[in-house]
Amino acid sequence: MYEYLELLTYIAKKEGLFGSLKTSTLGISKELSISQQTISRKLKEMESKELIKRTASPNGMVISLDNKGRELLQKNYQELNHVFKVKKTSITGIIEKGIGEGSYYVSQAQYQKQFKAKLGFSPYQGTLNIRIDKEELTKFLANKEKIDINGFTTKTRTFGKIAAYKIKINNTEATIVIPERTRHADDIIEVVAPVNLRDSLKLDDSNKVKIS
Amino acid sequence: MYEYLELLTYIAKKEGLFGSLKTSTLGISKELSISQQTISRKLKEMESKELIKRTASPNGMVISLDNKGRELLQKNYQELNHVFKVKKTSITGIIEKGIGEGSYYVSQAQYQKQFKAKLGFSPYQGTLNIRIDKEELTKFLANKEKIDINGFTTKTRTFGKIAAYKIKINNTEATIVIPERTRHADDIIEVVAPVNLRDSLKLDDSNKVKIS
DNA sequence: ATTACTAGAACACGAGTAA
DNA sequence: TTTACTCGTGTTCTAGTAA
Repeated sequence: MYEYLELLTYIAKKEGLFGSLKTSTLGISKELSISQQTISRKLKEMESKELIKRTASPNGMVISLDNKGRELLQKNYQELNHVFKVKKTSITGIIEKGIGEGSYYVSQAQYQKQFKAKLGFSPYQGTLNIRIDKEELTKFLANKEKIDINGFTTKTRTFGKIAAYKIKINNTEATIVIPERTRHADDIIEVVAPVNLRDSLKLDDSNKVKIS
Repeated sequence: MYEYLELLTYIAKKEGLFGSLKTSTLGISKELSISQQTISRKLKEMESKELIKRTASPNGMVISLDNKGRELLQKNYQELNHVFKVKKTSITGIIEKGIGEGSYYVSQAQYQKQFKAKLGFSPYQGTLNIRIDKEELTKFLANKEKIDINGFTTKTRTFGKIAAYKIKINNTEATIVIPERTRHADDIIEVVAPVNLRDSLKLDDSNKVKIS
């Protein structure tokens, strides 16, 4: 049944567990980069296996999840829940000397524009570097909403996608930014905020902070 | 990449996101009902795509997730999180007249034995029927741990698997039991508890209860 | 025991196209 | 426009085995 998870997840993402999705095989095929013919065949199979309900006609399709489809998604979710769920909702990190690269990124107008739109603030032009335990961070972030900051190209170079997560540092609103490519080799994350966190939280190198 | 999710989830379930799994292709193949040859080939592919790290030798294999594998699992988890996550952690239901069938099931010794072992109590021999909103229930249960009560066969008939979820009814410990096959056509769930809930909670038909 | 190669069979994919 | 058929091609499967 695992071969139907992609399409099931697609439908659930669009319309939830109980909604109806008015769509077409061509539309889905474009979004998932799978041929229209394959989408058509798979949906037919999924209907016969009672994973979805659907009505197909020459002017489109209406799809909704059926019981078995919901159960399959739920089973998958519960398995992953077991893997990712952490009891504690905060982790501890240690302030590190910044290498200054982060400020350069953050100062790019195209990033700034998106920060304003998607995070609701224009970040102070400098990042706070925090050393964390990678395993703790992975589990911590898995339960948070990922906000995509798109990449762009200037005359001189290309800036990649950034994943952003809204958090709190010692109870002050901030955002973890993780470049998609140039990932820190070591266990260091960069944090941006509307203000200079070093000043407003009176932080110095090797101070401990709580990320929640 | 979706074609690798089953194996990735299998590894993560066994050893978590950062553990190492000492295993063999034959062992995995039996658990997943896929041939040993296919497991071997897929793990090789997953290694070359940096989804997993592994060392293979004539006396077995050690597998752990690699960065890209963890990211793929996390992406999938966050998509499902978005679908299943509910803000409220309780739902409301209405007491219904029981049809008595539940008591017959619950009284079976083989079920009783498992209830005692897996839930920690022997249920009062009668079930409380509660009418709920199916959509709310699905989302509510998705975040709960599912406990499997196995089916069995007696001389006269077969009893199917039951899914059990520990909950509270008006703050009293109880358990929702959902037979795998004979699912209620309508929006009614059956609840068991160590005590007679109708008595101890002073419940009558069409009373409202809080399930949390 | 293992892993993983070869080879043939089964299956899935998508281009073309009918309805 | 739709959905979904046919059909050629490529991919993926597993039985048999080598190492």
